[in-house]
Amino acid sequence: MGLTRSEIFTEEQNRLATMLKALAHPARIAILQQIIKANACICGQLVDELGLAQATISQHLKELKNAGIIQGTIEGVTVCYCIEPKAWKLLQKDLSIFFKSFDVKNCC
Amino acid sequence: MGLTRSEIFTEEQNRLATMLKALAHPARIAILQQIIKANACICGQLVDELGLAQATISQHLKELKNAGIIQGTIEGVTVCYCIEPKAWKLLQKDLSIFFKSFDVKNCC
DNA sequence: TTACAATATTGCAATTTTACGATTGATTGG
DNA sequence: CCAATCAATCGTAAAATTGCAATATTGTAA
Repeated sequence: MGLTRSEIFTEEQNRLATMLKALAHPARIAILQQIIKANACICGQLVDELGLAQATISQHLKELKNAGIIQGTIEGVTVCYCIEPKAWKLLQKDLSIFFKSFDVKNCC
Repeated sequence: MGLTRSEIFTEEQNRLATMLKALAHPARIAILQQIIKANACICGQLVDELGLAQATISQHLKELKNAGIIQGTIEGVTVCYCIEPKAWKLLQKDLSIFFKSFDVKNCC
């Protein structure tokens, strides 16, 4: 079919998967690293740094914004993007819990 | 186009994105949670627990296996799946570093 | 060997993702 | 107001993802 059957999973499973999907692209990882490094970044800068078209970068920024990971502030002609600390910390915590839930035991 | 331009990103960015993509589906989150909870899990069990077809579960297991996150051991007729500790710990560490790289500062 | 059970694989349709050119919208400078 | 600049959106094409029925494969038991 091609559409995820979200209705059979828990709210938490869907939420975590959605956030991970937002991160699951090298361009979006690169964008986040750049934003973190520069502590705020404008779209044009990203277009210069990464080798992608402006429309493509804008689309990736939109996905990160939709997921709530970044926020954009209009500053005249440009838009300043930065990390949304609350969402960042929450995802960090959720992932930390998820990864810690596995403890190595004797297995098959 | 529809294909990720991996060649313009670093090895690290691509690797992290690939691993995140493997996790970025509620069914695969659910499968991992179940494997962790049961400390090993057979495919049939997962088909019963989650509400997906056997072929679909098998496909998700294959993706997790391809990413190196789980490993499957054939035990007669059944296959026992469990977490691959090395890959798990490595991803945990990489994500931890990634998330810690952001420190809240005054921004726009 | 034959039958059965558990998984894997194949083939297909619907949907989503990725990428980009072209265009539009918004803001500033002259 | 008009031109220039930056970013968002639209439209489109190619490719990847999701899901499942049908089938194949593999190992066990009779």
